[in-house]
Amino acid sequence: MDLTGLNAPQREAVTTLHGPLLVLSGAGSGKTRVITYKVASLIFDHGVSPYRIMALTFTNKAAREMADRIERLIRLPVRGLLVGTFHSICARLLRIEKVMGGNFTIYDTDDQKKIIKGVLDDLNLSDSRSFSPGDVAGRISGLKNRLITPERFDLQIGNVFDEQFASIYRRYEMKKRKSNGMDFDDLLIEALEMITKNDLLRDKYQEKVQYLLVDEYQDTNRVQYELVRQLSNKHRNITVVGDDDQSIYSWRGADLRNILEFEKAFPDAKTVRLEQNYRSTATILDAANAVISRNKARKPKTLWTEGERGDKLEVHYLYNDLEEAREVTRRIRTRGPKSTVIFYRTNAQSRTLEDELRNAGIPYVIVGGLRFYERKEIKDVLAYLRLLVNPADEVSLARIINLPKRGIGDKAYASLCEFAARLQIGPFEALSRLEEALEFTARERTAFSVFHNLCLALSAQRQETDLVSFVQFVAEQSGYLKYLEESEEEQAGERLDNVSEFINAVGEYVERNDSPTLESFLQEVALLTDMDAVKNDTGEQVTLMTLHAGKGLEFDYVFITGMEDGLFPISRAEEEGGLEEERRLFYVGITRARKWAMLTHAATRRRFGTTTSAFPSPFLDELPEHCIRRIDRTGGSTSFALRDKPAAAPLFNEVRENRQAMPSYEHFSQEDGLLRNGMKVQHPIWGKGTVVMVSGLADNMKATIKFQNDAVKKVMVKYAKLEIVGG
DNA sequence: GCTTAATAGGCGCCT
DNA sequence: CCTATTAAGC
Ligand SMILES: Nc1ncnc2c1ncn2[C@@H]1O[C@H](COP(=O)(O)OP(=O)(O)OP(=O)(O)O)[C@@H](O)[C@H]1O
Repeated sequence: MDLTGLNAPQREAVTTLHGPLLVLSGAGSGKTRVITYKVASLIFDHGVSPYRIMALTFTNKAAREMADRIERLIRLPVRGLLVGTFHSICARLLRIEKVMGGNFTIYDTDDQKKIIKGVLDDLNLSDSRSFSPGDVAGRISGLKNRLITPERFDLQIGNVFDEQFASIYRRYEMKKRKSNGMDFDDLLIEALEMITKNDLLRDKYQEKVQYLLVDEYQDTNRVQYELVRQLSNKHRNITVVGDDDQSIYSWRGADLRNILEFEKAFPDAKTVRLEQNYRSTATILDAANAVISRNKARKPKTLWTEGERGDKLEVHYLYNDLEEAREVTRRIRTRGPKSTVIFYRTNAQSRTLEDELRNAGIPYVIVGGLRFYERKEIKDVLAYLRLLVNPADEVSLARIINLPKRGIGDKAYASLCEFAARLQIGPFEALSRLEEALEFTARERTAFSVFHNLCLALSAQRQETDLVSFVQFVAEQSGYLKYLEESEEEQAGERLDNVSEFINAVGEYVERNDSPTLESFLQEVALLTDMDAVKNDTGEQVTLMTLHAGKGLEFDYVFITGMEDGLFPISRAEEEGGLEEERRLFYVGITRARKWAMLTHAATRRRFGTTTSAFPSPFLDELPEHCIRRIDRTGGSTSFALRDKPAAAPLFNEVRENRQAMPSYEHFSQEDGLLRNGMKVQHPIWGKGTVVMVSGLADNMKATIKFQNDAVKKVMVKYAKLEIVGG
């Protein structure tokens, strides 16, 4: 195969076939390309069967792209190659090996919270402030990522709180199991158990996986590490690529030690470093390198480019979030929407941007936030399908037993569950033994049996038709479509459209797969994010997403919005290492850009419906001045008056140090860097004026200026870009 | 059991 | 600001 698309170290990584290999390198250095070429070369040059190669990516989209690119490199369709995310590949193995019958339901965060809510109710902890379903879910996931089972947790109980939590955790696991369901963490854990506890299966998969390749290795967690070890244990041909500076998922259990200590875990490992960046301009790289070099916990690396210097990045200081959105929109209008991304730290920030883009008639697509498959109407239809595949699924049953309304309210459902518990069966199974129950009212009994007959009818139809017609049949016969049609709700029309779109998606799935089944469709869908539907940078539309979602992508033009202290870095990131992770996130953001980037700060922003003000992000001070142009459009007084309030003290000591280290501003030419009363200055917006008062020190220096039109403004010297025109 | 109105509470990132 | 949940009324 033609390896001329690779530089020397890349080629070395690709041609190192045997043993453990680590590629640890900075952004845009061609790590993903190494994996792609290596897989292609293994198949094409070395005759390795695609069935013997497993490649793990971070998103489904990355997996699909990789598979496409491999086929293009080989110029042949490839069958049997295992490319996917850890979660999707694990789900697939578990289904194939019929773990939990193979028809398990994958519970997303929403389902998970419902189970936990039920548990809290059972344990009378619902109104305990210490336990909210979301918190509990997060804590449970944290434990599971570290392979701490309820039994193991029991051993480390230290107080009453732990004890209560332990019983929640235990009961959650029990309920989930009763429903034949798995949460996201279970997919990895169960797959790991499967290959560690079952000798036959271990041999099978260790033998099968002749080559294992992992992208974005810096964001793998403990369980994923164990999986990697197990799967590569026989052939030991393991290639991992990653960048410790781009590790941004520690809150989800990602453990940097996996990549930093790879050589310890695999002592015979070879390490390759890629140092040439093929993505960004020199200016972008300078800026990114300067920022990331402030982190202490990292492996230093070199990153250079042969590319041109490119334009300076721009840092805009704006009055509020609306102005920010307008400024971004204005830039996009002149340049066009092609290959442009707008990043933000939190999903809630997208709305203002969206509104402005819509007003300006600029096409855009939002990635993240509410996933398509998380919409209510989609989850409703999915619940019917899940229940038919897995009748033990109590979350789905509870969701649709009275949707549309069938006269089975909370009370009736509760008494069904009680009856079921007495028989030690699930509530769905109980529906087929109604005659044994004495407690139901005549009305309830009829309602139950009508619902039960409906399910039987739907189930019977499943064998009769193809998948698409079946899903259509379910949507109709369940009465759900009718319910939407008759709904008075404003969004009812949109919901109906979404259901049709969902049915189209079933069609696409059927076309894409050799042996489509409802089971595999449901499991695939549970792991899809709407990242996966995003066109690769080609479309004539702007992409909006969080910085986290940007990992691994590239765009010509990058906008990073919301550069405010408390928002980015986010104020909650105060725990150990939190600031460094925020900085890595900033690094990831900047390095997505090929040509140019613009960063915006809004002095005030609407949050929770009220206006809040914030200091500029300390990260803005970490950018070398020769890489950037600062533009202040706050209009002087208003926003910076707010800065006088002591409310928002800098969050991090480290930040404060950085600030002091950074007082060089190009428009600020006086040797001692001080303005004096009576000086004549030029302000970019307000024009010429005379300094009447100076207050504050260093970065907090403020000048009160009387302008020629007699307006008196107080401005932050640091940002106002004052030019001294006479003393 | 169902509908409507009031209000609590949320926003950190995601498989 | 938005949505999701709860209380009150039918
Ligand atoms: N040897 C090469 N010659 C030319 N272009 C290359 C080479 N290697 C990679 N590229 C290009 O550089 C860009 C970045 O490559 P790639 O995505 O593989 O890097 P990466 O290290 O995985 O990046 P990141 O870690 O930032 O996601 C891509 O556009 C890719 O096509």
